[in-house]
Amino acid sequence: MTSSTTLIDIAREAGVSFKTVSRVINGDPKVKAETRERVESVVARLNYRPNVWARALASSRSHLLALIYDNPSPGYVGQVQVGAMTACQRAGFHLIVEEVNCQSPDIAQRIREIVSLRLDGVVLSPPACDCPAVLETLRKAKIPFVRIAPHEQLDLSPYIHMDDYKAAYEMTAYLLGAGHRDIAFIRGPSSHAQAEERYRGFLAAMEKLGGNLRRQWIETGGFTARSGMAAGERLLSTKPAPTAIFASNDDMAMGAMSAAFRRGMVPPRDLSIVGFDDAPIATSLWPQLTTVRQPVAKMADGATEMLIEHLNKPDGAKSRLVGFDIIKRDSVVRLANKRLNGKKRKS
Amino acid sequence: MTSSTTLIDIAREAGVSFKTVSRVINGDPKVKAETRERVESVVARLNYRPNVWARALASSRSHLLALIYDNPSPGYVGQVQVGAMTACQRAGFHLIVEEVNCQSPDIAQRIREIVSLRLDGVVLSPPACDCPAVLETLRKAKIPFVRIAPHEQLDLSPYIHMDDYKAAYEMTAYLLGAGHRDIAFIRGPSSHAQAEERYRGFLAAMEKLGGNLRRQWIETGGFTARSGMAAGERLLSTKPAPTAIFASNDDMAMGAMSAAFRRGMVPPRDLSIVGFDDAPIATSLWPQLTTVRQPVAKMADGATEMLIEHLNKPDGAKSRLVGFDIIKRDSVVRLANKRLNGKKRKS
DNA sequence: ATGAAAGCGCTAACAC
DNA sequence: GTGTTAGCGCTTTCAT
Repeated sequence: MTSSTTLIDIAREAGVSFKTVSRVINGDPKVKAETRERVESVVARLNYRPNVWARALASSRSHLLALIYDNPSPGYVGQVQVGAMTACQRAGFHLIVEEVNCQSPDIAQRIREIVSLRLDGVVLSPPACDCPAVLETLRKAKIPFVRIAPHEQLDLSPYIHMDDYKAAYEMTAYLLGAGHRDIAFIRGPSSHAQAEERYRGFLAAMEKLGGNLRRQWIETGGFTARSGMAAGERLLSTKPAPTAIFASNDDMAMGAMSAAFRRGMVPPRDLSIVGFDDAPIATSLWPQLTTVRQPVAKMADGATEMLIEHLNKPDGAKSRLVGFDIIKRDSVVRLANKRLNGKKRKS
Repeated sequence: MTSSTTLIDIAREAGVSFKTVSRVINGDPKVKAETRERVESVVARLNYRPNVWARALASSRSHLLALIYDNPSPGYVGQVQVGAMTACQRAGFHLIVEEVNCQSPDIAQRIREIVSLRLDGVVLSPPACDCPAVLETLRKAKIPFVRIAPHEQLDLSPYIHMDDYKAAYEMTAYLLGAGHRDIAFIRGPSSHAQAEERYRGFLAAMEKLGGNLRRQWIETGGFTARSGMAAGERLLSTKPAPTAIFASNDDMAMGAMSAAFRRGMVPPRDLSIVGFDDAPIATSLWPQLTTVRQPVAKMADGATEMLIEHLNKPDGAKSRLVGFDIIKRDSVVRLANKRLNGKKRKS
């Protein structure tokens, strides 16, 4: 019964034309308050819900958004999706998810297929948000879209991003504040723009706030635990060895921690370690990892919100910066404690 | 231009009535091959795509499915969603994701809202798939749905599940095959039906295949790394200590591994450890964890496929069992090696 | 095998 | 303020 109450049923029941009902449903202000109330009560009583498809067909506004992603780490996609969905829910939209493969030669075709759904807009998460074919196809189709943490062609669409530089700077400052001076850094792949930002932030803080920068304390990894372990091994065999390691993602931090364990060192007592991302692994480790929380869900939420705003007035904000958090857990000690525990170190 | 080619455009171009075009699009066999080809070539040339909304409105088949989840661990949701989406893609469907809160008093209302989208069907992932209010509302709305790994009211809908019992049995057999006899087990929360199955499978294998079952080698945790570490501590302080630990999920296995490290033991040399789930952490650990892969994505894919089949002929299979994999990594040694390495152990 | 007519349930002009 | 008249692009009868 509730399944197909229509505008017309409501109209009949309320004794008005079905157009008036339509007005009420859409919050048109030009309806007498009295009429509106009568209609609304009938709507409630009959548990009426507009037919989404009819509405979309007639108005070409579907209240449907797509989230397009590529090559997902399921953990990441999950967060993005939860964020995007939350924003949709707030605004009465719904979210369709579509996976694409940006490497595929058919990518443009695939995007066109999605566009043919005639959704109101598209949210692009990395790395799809930097795929030229995707961007071009979307632009041609004139469908509004926003991007999460894009690196390129920033003027193509509204986007949301986080200040990796500042986050790394602050994390480094935190380490320095805890008394560390000899801080090593494990860089990520240089192709990863955000990884570079993190490295720059680290360097800036070390220079400005008085850390000991040494060439042999800078290593590079591939964002994997394995590469982090290898980098850690190398760092821990330098003399003097650093008292802290800042890895530019959590997986590498995990690897560095393993390297420490293998040498019989016990973090954080013998070595402080921090990461970046607040990946699930950060809390699965022992000791739990101090890290930077990338507010992935919040970014997706914000991006989606921007998209929805953009739908209403296309000349809104073009970009948004989200905050981050330094999540302080157990993998860092104040250096003072360390001295007390009496184990190597010059002072 | 490509954005609004309609049936009528195609019809004009191909010199047939627009109804014939409709037939071609929908694969109606009663069209002369020659006509069909002509139409198809025009469709391809004009890059025509049916308007989803119009189709849905006219036929009440939207080719849209919803994935409903509650209280998601983003990693899990991500996998479920990827699986469901893959199945949709294969069948020309699209997937809408909706998060709900089964604890909320408004849950029925929320489900009704989703139902009002008039989707073709719904995929329910745990724990939403066991929420009575959700099931009841869906049933009343007469919308087809399938469930992933449900525990209750199994006759309410088609569902897909995995044999946790058998998986645990086989993992235990694997450990026994590697020469272990003294195998400890860390149980999960007893409220978790699948965790219980795993325990039963372990017990059965130990009894049947000749393991040494001891009361003090059975511990219980809460599926967290922390609880796994605590359980590990207790297990490793029994005398004699077990030579292997089977944790009923990966996080607890991780915890047990930490406990071993803390006691100066080096897995796998001094202790073999296996988990269950193949969570991301399994490969981030060192040594990498031997574990059971829950084919989450595959289950979601299978469930979605069942749903789509069910849409066509509602009297299909009512349940499906998916396989699992024992993922052999580095956290287990054959006990022979262990003896050689010469470190404690009786016999 | 193909076509004509009548909606699906709604919104978008316009009138009143 | 409210009602009327057309469609949106398709699927469904039912003819031919």
